[in-house]
Amino acid sequence: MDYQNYVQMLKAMADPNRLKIIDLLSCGSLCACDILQHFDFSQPTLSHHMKVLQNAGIVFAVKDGKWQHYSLQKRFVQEFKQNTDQLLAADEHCLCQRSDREKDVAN
Amino acid sequence: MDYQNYVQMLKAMADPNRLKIIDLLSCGSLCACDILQHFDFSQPTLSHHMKVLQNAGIVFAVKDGKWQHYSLQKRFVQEFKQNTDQLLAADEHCLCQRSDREKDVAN
DNA sequence: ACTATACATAGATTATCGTCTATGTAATGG
DNA sequence: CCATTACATAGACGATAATCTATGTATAGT
Repeated sequence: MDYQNYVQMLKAMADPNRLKIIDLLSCGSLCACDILQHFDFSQPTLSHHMKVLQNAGIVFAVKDGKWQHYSLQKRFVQEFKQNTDQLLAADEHCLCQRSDREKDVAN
Repeated sequence: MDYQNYVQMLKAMADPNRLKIIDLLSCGSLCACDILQHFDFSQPTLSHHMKVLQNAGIVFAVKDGKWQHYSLQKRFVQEFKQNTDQLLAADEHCLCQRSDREKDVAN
């Protein structure tokens, strides 16, 4: 399994402000100025966070005149849950393999 | 919703090496020396990563003689999936609220 | 007792990250 | 055309994180 994209998603989510942004977007589209109202940091900081979220494939942006409308990528919602299930399940994709020592003990 | 613990989990998972450790532990218990065999970094670095995972409530450790046996916390598996579902669902817990501008447009 | 093994801790270093100010750009309106 | 609004970019800075070497501690075997 290739966790490269999953790690990028996790990194993007592992910030309380960005997590709040995802929460805000989870029920619909918002423009940057609307999102900014929920935070204390500056506008360039929001711009930075939105870029991180876009690069991780979490959010996509549509320009409408002066406004940038942000939404969650549906593919992200699917893939993140899928990758999480795959990671935490002890299935055939699991990386784990018993050590030589433990194999000896088992024999 | 309180995302404090969820953010801590995400931060701990947002590292490719720690994600691989979680994957290794997802189908059973392993001791540190077994985990270390799968990586190129040093033993103190592994010790550091295991501490991060423990502090996030992802992993617990049991000492057995010389060995430290690590396992995934079952509570983590449950809570992480639950928090993820809650974050990404557009339900009543959602933070989002329409801006004044959008409310005006809607009126 | 001595040695080896398994792991933790301390401290330093380098890289990455979150945030800021300053400034640029593009669209809108008078 | 000029001002305003919405947003992006550049560069700097302080904090945090990932890694290392050196060393400490505890357990097991001889």
